[in-house]
Amino acid sequence: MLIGELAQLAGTSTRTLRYYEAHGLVRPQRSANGYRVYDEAELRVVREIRSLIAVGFSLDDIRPFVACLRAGHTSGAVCPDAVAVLRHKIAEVNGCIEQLDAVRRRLHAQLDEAVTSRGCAAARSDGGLSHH
Amino acid sequence: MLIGELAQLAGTSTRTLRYYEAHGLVRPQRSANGYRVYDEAELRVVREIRSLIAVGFSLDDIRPFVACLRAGHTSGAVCPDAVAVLRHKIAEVNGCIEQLDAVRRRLHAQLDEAVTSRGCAAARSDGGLSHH
DNA sequence: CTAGACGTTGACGTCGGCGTCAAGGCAAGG
DNA sequence: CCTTGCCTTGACGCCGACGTCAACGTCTAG
Repeated sequence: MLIGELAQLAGTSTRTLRYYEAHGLVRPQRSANGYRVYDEAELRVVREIRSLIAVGFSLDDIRPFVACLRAGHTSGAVCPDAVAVLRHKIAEVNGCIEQLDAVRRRLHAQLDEAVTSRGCAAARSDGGLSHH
Repeated sequence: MLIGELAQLAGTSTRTLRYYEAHGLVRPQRSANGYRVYDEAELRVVREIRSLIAVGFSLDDIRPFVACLRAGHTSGAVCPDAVAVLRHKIAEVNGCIEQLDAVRRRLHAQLDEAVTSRGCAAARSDGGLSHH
């Protein structure tokens, strides 16, 4: 299949597919006229990439998964390198969640304080709007 | 005080302070020779900006907080606009956490599957999951 | 023959929050 | 006077995953 068809099947754009190729993730054949030609395996590769991108992986993170598929495995996650990335990413996500949770608590604290002290933290003495 | 001193006191760079000014968040006076001159109030403003940046707010998000301080309030979070941003951001953070949690579960599932089927999903052998 | 629907490469634009020069002005000490 | 060290404005660089043109080649239907 040609690049337009693959883009449709994979739910992405031709630009994106060329971008992946430029970064060594997808490797189409070339027909006589110079057109990129993809097979089913490449479709699977692209779908793997897309689903990993969707969960926030970078292209570098994804590389081992593609290599794994390309090695003939039915899943991109069964090879050691990919598993390592998975573990690393899970830890990263956990750290992210912790940080966000801390942020959430801080924001809640600020909000509570703001609501509680409504009017108390008003400007310059006499409860008016006499600024400066 | 001049821009270098403020940068030190606020734990940031002069570049950053000029950037904030270019975006209307900080408003220094000018001395006769054209140097930026900041007072204590501006220091407080910059510190407010920095702490909100630290929790992931954009400069646009921060604008109402600065306005609130500038209106004479002791906290940047007591004004309606700022409170609205706070609520919105808390919701955003909650959404983020939910998404990350979903991602975490998906990654765990992938990892479990990868570990469980170790060797079973091996390469180019016809003896496996001909699924797909 | 021509239109138009595909394909090709190349290159610049996007978004935010700055970092990092470049080229010059102003103040003060040796 | 010269150096040092602060200040000024202006402008390009960066990161990632693409979007969007431009200018051109290729294939097919009418």
